[in-house]
Amino acid sequence: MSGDHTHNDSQIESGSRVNDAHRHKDKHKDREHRHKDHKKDKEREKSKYSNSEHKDSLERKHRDKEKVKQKDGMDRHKEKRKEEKMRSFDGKPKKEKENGFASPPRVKSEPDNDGFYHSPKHERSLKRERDDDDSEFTPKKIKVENDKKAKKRKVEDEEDIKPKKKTKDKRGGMADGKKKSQEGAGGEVEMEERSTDGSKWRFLEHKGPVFAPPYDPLPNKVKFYLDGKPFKLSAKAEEVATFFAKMLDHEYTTKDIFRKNFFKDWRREMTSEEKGKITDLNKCDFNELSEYFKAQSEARKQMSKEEKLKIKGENERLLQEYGFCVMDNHKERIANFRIEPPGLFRGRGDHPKMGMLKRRIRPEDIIINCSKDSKHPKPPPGTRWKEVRHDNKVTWLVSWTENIQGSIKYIMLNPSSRIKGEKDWQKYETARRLKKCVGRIRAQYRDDWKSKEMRIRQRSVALYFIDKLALRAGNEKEEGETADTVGCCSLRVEHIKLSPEKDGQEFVVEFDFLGKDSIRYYNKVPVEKRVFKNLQLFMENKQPEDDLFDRLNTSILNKHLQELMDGLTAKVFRTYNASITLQQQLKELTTPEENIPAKILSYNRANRAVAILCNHQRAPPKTFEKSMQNLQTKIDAKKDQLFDAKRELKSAKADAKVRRDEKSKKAVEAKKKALQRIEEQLMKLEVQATDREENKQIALGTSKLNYLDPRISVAWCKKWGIPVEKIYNKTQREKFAWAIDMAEDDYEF
DNA sequence: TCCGCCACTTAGCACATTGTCA
DNA sequence: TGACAATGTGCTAAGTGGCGGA
Repeated sequence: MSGDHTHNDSQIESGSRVNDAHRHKDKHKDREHRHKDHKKDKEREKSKYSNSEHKDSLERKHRDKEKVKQKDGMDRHKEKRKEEKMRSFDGKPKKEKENGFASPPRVKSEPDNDGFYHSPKHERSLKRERDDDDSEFTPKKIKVENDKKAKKRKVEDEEDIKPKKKTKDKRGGMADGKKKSQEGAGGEVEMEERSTDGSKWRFLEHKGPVFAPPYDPLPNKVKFYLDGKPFKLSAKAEEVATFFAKMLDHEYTTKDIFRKNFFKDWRREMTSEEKGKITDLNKCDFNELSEYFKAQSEARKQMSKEEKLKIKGENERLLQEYGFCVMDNHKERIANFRIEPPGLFRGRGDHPKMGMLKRRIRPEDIIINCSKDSKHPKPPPGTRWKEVRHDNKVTWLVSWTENIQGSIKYIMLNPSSRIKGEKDWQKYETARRLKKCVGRIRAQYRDDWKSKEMRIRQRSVALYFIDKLALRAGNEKEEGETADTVGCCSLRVEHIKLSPEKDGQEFVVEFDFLGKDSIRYYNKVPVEKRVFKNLQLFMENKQPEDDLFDRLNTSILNKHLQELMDGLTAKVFRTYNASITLQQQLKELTTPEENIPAKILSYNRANRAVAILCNHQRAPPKTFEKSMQNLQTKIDAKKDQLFDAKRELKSAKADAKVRRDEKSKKAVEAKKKALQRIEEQLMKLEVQATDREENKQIALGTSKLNYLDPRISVAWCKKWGIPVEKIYNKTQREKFAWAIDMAEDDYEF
């Protein structure tokens, strides 16, 4: 695997990565405040305030004004940044740099099938049994690269990887004729194409969504208190109050932004009388409501077996009725057939919209997508759909627009469906194509570090980070609409620190920023000298809040990547590096003579290496400390047992020395065995403790589900005789049915 | 060319269910 | 058998990237 980055121990086991999102959030908050204050100072202009809610108390009015002022400042600053970026794109030369670089101008699931999407290998066999007139299902080859340049590159790439065994085509393990039918001469798996016009289906029938149950008013005995006195709320206001009450134990409800947003939206649901009386959230007491819901939840837990079964049965009925659709000739499971219930918006991190009211979705908000010739879903009596359309260029069945960000929500198919399975397979095939040309791409971006053009240098350094550190692309975001998070292209100067020498290493870059879901990315990485010098150059004459890559965005980067390889985007690097890391780690960590549990531990370690690379974190489980403590108690007890066993062995040996008979010899042997067993048990417990500790803040599931080519895992299982159920649970096996079906023990990513 | 919209994938958390052990 | 831990599932927020129109 020459040319591959080895995401080796220095990165994977790097102790410098701190999983301390919470502490960091506070730090970031401080930084953000400083940042905003700075902007506020810059922008002293008065903002025009036009908020309909400003008839509220003077105090709130003032606070809101301050907020608007601040936001206005932020927007202006953002605009300034944007303008600067644009200017550089527009081609007006920037000031010449000291180094002399002037910035340049600028499956069918047959009725008897199990219902999951299997690989075409499987499907093809079914196809033969099908009617010949089912011509639209004829597998076609997708042209992977079509321009001359790409073809030439392809030849070069194939030459790059030529020194390969000729006896058996290892890639994909497709050596026999049957399997070869899936691969082209270049060793690529060809996609089965279902249409040439971009249509995703020909027939789609479903029953529409399941709506959230209507609001069930509180019993009279459960009271809301205003200023210490019981206060009867109108139904609408009461419903929104219950949303808040249900979250009362959560940290969210103590946050100023949450409370402010909630109160503002709550007031909108109040009658004018209520509006007049309820003017301060601090005077509202939701405790009785909260207790009531807790008691309800407790009662649900205490329900009899029969009652629980009844609920289960009802859920099953709903699933059977609404949880499936017919797409072409497949009965497919729908992923989320229930409409999101109303509630309070919980953004992640410091989300400016947290606490806002997520309104109830009605049939009139719903767009139904199905085929013309299908039985259309019926709206609930007395209502109508917003629209019924027949768009087979998309895969969703139902959509609506949510009121917080104005984004569209969809009901789509389950990951086990044909349509999702094919897409998933395609994703990994693209990543495998990258494997073939990654050497050339790396050579090119290294070369580009020396480019005379700033935009190319920035592009190449960003690409280096995306490749080496598996950073996300980093699309631009609208400020004030979401939490302040970044990816590679949107990194700001304040997110990195450069040290010519740190902890005995040269040219160290210290990354510290909040990524997707406001998860902290902290990493200290030694980089190549040229990268380091380039970063210094990019940071020259910039403020902390300025973009590090001011001549770059994701669209420019992806356009460039598209030229390097058909279908290549920043995201593909993450998939590629994750999968290749898993494969390498499995090779390194698996020892043939180990037993199954030890091999599984090795698998988890390989998986963990990927999760660390991709920065997949989780909050430590609430019971973590306790469960660790319990495990430690067990370990201590085992140690005591070991001590005793050693002592017993010693005395048995002494006894045997004196007696010199068979019986005492046997006793020694028995004691030895017992000691050995205890030692093994202790080791197992200690391994378990290590495993758990290492996993404390690392989420393995995300990479397993989204980044690791499942064929690698399936092949590993087959090679070492590990039951695939040990690696994938039922749902995961359904999702990866295509891979389980396809991969042999010699599959190579 | 750029921006915003749209469709889709990726993400972590909360809660439910299942497994394990005393 | 019940308590507790581990695992599985559902939910929905938050990303990525393509496309079309101004």
